[in-house]
Amino acid sequence: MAAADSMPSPELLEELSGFFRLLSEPARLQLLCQLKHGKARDVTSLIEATGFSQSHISRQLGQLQRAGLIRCERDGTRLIYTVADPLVEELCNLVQGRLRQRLEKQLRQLQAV
Amino acid sequence: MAAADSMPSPELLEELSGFFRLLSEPARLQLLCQLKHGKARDVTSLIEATGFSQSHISRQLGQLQRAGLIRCERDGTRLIYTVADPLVEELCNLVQGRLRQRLEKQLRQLQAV
DNA sequence: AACTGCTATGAGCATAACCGCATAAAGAGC
DNA sequence: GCTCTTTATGCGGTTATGCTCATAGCAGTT
Repeated sequence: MAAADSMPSPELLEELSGFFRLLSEPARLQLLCQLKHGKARDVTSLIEATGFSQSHISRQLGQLQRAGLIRCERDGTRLIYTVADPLVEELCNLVQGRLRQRLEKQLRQLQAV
Repeated sequence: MAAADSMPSPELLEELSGFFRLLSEPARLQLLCQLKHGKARDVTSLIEATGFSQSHISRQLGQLQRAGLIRCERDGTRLIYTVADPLVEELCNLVQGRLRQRLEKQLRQLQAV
């Protein structure tokens, strides 16, 4: 009977952290940004844009797709990927705003001296 | 002159992913949840609540504090930690809502068969 | 100062993750 | 059928990270 009231279950913690882990890697975030504004793109162009190896790109896209963040459809022999959920962009905007606030605060503290 | 328009800079990508990485670990998320609803707590109680070793807890709290997500103040010999930013809870709620939507969708698809 | 309780840190191991190379699978066209 | 192009996957090296044990540091008490 500890103070475990209203604590999320271990399963939920695992799910939540797993989701955030997807966004914890610059490479994946970069891929998501490349696809961001309705910009559907095929894998080859993503390879060129990021400089990563084809296998790496493929793996990361696979992870993002299994999580439902992106979707793909065939165009001839190529696969065209596109974002399937606006949530990532929202999250990034929120965090980015917070990073800005933090830096501005540090700046003010410097100036105050 | 690639299609790098409106792409976040590598530095920003690093910052963003670094932030998400903080939330990508169940242990840290659990600590944040323990501190969530205004529940300031000292380290010893966090150790009891989570079952982790003292050194581990201390390290994770250190990371969260350096990122500005939590704050601490002394009470005698103990340190009382408390959340310093409501952002984490917002993010978790957003993601949790999405996880629910996803599961409900899968459920409907099963029933439709 | 010495002792005690609480927290931080150095060292080390174990595990997971990133990333590329090489290769297999899958589809389009001959 | 074969071939070419595009994507996925098994394998291995390297690096990062979680986690603990032992130890050092720090604040308060006697």
